Amino acid sequence: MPIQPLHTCFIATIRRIPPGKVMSYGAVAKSAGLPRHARHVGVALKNLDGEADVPWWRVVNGEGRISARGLDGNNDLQRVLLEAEGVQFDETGRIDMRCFSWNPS
DNA sequence: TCCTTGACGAGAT
DNA sequence: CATCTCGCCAAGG
Repeated sequence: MPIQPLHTCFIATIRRIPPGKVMSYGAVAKSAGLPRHARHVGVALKNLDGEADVPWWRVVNGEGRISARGLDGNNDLQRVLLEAEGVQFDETGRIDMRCFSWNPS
């Protein structure tokens, strides 16, 4: 049984994000006890090796925008999924983090 | 072991 | 608001 790459520990935190809320990559990392690992949260989602029930679409960057993946156009899907949960985007495609960001308590 | 790559973030200009 | 610079750090080549 190979040891899990360290970044897989972020998945558990992402699973706790409630519907209608979002978290920034940095916030997820900090909440997982690994501050300054924002970039690795992205790596975790990129791989998502068969992990199920992971609400990856509830993770956006610190500006409240959807981060581009270089290829794949799933970024549109992400917006659709969020809007379906009630998350609102302004005319510039940004989320109002003051209202929709979630902080574990 | 060194070098490059990133679904990032904060600050300065 | 648009760019740019720098800091950060695990993974993979």
